[in-house]
Amino acid sequence: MARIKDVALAAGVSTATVSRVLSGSGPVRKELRDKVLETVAALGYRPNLAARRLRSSRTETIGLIVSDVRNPFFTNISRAVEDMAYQQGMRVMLCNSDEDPKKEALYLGLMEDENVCGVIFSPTLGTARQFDATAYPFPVVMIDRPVAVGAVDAVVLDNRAAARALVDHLVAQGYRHIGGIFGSASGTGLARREGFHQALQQYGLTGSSQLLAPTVAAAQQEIERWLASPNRPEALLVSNGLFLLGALQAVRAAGLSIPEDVALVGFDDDPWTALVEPGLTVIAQPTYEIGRTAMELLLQRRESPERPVRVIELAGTLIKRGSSRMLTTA
Amino acid sequence: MARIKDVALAAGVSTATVSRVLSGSGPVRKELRDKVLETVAALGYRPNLAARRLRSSRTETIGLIVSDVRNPFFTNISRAVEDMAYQQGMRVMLCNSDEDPKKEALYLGLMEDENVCGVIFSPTLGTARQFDATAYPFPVVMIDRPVAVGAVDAVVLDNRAAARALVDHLVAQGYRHIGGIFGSASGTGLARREGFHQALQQYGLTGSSQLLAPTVAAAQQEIERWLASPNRPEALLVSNGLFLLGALQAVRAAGLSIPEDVALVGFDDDPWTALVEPGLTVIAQPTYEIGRTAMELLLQRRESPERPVRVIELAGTLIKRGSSRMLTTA
DNA sequence: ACGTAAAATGTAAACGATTACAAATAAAGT
DNA sequence: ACTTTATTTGTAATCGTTTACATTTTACGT
Repeated sequence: MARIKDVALAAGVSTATVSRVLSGSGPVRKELRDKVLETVAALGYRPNLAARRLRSSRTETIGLIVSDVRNPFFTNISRAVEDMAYQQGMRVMLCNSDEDPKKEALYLGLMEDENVCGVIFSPTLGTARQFDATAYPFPVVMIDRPVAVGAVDAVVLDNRAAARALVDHLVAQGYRHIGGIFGSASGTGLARREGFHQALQQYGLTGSSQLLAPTVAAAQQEIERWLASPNRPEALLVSNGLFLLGALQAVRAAGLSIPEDVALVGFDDDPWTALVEPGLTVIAQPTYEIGRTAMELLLQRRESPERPVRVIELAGTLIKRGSSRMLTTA
Repeated sequence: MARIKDVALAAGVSTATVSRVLSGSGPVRKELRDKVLETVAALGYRPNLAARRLRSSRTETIGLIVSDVRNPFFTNISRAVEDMAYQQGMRVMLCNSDEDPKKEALYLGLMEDENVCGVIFSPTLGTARQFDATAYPFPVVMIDRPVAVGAVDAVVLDNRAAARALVDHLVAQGYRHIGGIFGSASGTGLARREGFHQALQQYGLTGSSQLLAPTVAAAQQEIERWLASPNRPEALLVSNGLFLLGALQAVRAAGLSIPEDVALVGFDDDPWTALVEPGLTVIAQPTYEIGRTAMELLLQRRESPERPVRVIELAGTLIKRGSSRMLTTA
């Protein structure tokens, strides 16, 4: 295996020069540069990354901590981050935290060990609330979950606006009595709930909402109760993909039909939402865009560590499908 | 930041001893070991990974090259590999090759640079056919795609058996005239096609099959042609999730209903296959298991590089749903 | 032509661990 | 008690780069 000194010897230059050519760190006469590049190619030399990282203490690696890559939302983000990173000659280290604060801490430590140059992180509510960016030697960009503002760069969906858009749509379609179910584990759920109630208030409507653990079963159970109650809602708004699934199953189990008996709208344009009958009206998140933006924030902060903290809110897209079809005032 | 020499000094031992304690590489008297551990904790010392990797030339990192993590199949595998790896104190480097041989080569080189201790790889057909394991300094385990037998460790679905099982099922349900569509880009499609024709032959049936590029549009187009033809098949068997989607859309677009006008069965138990109406009969792949097994093969080969090459075929599971309901002999 | 500033190159000291090898200590056999 | 052997520990070389600093070369103004 060729080492840098072999290249230097063969090219008749010093190792410093070879290093300068390869990392573009210093000036080298064109003539020598070409000679070096030629020898590098001839010997098939590839620099030893461990040595380089040790000496320079730069790793060109970024960490990505999500709760579970199997979630299509994070899958898309992960893909965007990876695309951007490899394009920049950087590496990505992906970790699944399973919404577990212990694992979050563990992986943050691991990132420190790896000496990453930045981390993109989707924290649980607890971690988000008490996160101290200064405790880590690398910049952090939060995604998906809102964070105490001003504390750390972040890119999130405009959750309030998105929830309002869903309510606007339902109201426009003629629905009045609307129930909402929101995830209790993330700041996302809370923000969406705020938007939900804001919008209702604006229309002079009242509606009940419920905070639930983010599982299919929890939603299914709660919605079965609602459907069985005497004044069941005309429409249901749920705050994530799992709830959407739970809701769908509850409605089907109750032998009711969508949207005739009850309309259903939610978040996340997962592939299946378009395929079920009727298609589900959802807010699509710009997932790839979120990943790309997070990466951009990270790179920019690396350039200028002192620039003020930025929280970027991206707009969701309302995708209208059959599950919120216009009420025919029977 | 504490270095190993600081720990050594504070604990009153040599750096060698600290190293031995931390990496468990040599014998250390319990008394000293405790003292060292104590000092490590007190100083909050964490070994520098770059230095360790440089000196030992061991990285405890494995590479995972898949075509696209957004594919639920690979997402599950990725999750399994990551779970296993972190559990072992190893890291994972994930790359998306997009079925592009150039990127495959690029990332394999990158893995070499990273000095990974092994790679789990889902190659395109071309790469699989001419893959030379001895060209790389790390062991490779192929997944999903069959490879020239004997060349390299692999774990794949028993594709022939799976296709036969689908045909068995269709025949048992009363279908006779069966059409098949298979992916041309991977060995997987070819193997499934073999199983398909084997099974038909066994029943004394004939059936036509088609090799197509693995896209939704290709399947949709081809199937629309079939449905419009005078003697359209009673049942369709397609070899992957994308085709399933394309087929579903084609059938719906033609205004036909499943399974009354045409039955539909396929591969990959993606979440949505259970949610559409009717549910789709599929072969579920043990995706998590595939990832886990691949990781096991890799670890075992690290232990004993000389052990003979193994190709592990895992059985799929037939999941019967409405899309292949029994034909009522009208 | 000559001195000075700027640009290009080389020399050698890091970076922070691991690990041969040597040295010291403890255990065991006679 | 005294080798001999086994077990622990320490010393110092080493992994392969980058980079501060010294040195040489080139360019330039007068």
